[in-house]
Amino acid sequence: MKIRTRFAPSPTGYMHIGNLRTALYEYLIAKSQNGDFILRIEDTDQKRYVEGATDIIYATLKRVGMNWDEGPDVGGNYGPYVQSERKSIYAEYAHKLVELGGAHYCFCSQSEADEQKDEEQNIKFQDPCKLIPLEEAKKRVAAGEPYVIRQTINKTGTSVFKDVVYGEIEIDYDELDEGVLLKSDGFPTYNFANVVDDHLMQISHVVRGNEYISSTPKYNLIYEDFGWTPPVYVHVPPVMKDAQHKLSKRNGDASFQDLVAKGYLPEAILNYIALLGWNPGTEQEIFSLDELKQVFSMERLNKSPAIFDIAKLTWMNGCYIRALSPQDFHKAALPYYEKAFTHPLNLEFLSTVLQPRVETLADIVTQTDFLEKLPDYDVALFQNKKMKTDETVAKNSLEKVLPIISAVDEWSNEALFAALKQLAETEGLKNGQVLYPVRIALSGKETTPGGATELAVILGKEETVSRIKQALAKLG
RNA sequence: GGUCCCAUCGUCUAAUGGUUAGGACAUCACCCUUUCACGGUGGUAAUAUGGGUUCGAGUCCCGUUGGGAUCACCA
Repeated sequence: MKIRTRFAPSPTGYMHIGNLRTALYEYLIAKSQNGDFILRIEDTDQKRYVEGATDIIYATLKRVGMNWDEGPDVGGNYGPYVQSERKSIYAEYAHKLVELGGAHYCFCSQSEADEQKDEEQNIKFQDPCKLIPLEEAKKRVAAGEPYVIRQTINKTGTSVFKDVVYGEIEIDYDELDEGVLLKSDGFPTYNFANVVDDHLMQISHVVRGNEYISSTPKYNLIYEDFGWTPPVYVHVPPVMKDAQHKLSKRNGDASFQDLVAKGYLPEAILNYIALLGWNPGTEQEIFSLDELKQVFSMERLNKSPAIFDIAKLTWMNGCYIRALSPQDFHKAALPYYEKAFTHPLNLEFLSTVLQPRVETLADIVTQTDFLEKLPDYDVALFQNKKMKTDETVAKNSLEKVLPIISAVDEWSNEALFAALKQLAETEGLKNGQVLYPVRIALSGKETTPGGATELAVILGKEETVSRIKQALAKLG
């Protein structure tokens, strides 16, 4: 049988990390076996619908390279792929389930159900409507009385099902409540739409958060009543923000889009989240999506929650940045340059200096702030024990550096470095006693991306000379 | 509260019942060096707890503790 998995998000606004990871596992389960990956939009809750949310879903999946074989935009043989367009299908099956004895019409108002719960806490809802004879209930429905369709659970004993990651799960039938399948607005609940769609779309593997474990027996009952075969269940643990809290946008935790905006590469994000709850069994950690397809196996999925560690993602992002070709890094950095610089700089060279030094693209901003405008630094910066420099040494060095660099005709790192090294030698100074003051003069910062001569190359001759003169003025 | 689930370094994790409990991030030290990075070498650091089963338990069983989930006309 062909493997078919689906990613079934509800369009509520953003793509959070846990969602994306679920999509990734669904994608990998299918694609590691030459199966189909289907995109289905679950918009049965009219109240929660957010305009534009489906576009975010499309854009995110495309951006990370997870292409779907069937979906609202590309079509397929099992459509439509948006649940609100399948409303009549659910109604048809819901009424059919009533005929089969797996559900019943319920005329209780919501408050009636709530009241019963308040009075008898911990007791599941005993629906009086269950006792209404079907013929009578049908008459009331036909007469236009508002109703919902509720699942009927008469089974007793223990339900057992197998889950790929959690193994055998046992839950007593009397723990299950008779939930609403078809709402009074005619829309199905998740509990029902999911089962119907997964069956109709021939989904072979259902991947979802482990919060659904306890309601899975209810779904199995529906499959059973219809005479359908349940899918393979793959319940995955949540991605956590810390030991007690799930990662969620409501807490202000980063979504995929937020991370990209912070300078993380989509490929790195995807690689990192693949490893949150799964491992290949080898010590390899860097994987492209194609490589993941080769090595993924759902049997290696983990059952305990994993805390999202931004520090490790940052490290991994650094690996991806360093692995970029110089051209690609430059291209990625360009937008940041354009926002920050108004003066001409040697940007190509800046990129080569920056690439091994940034872990996220956003680091570019903080590392290059001094290029646009020399900060008003303290002359005490010229003191450095290790370099054996102070204001006096700096002044002396800079005075000698000025004519030399003014005379340099090839403005390259190699030529500048050779010239300054030569100067140190003839003056009987240590390299640092010449280079350190120059670097401070050019940057006004204690730490910089690249050394003195690299900064000079980036700034260009005119600005370099100007900044050294400014330093000399400061030094009196 | 009932029920279900989970538990290895700070974090992500590895370990057919037999390893000095391995790797990665972070952290610390050293090396490299034109500051800082990159890179390299090394260090600190874990089987929650109490019983059992076994020649032998991180691994199997029971209890305890801790944590999470669920008990919606949300998904």
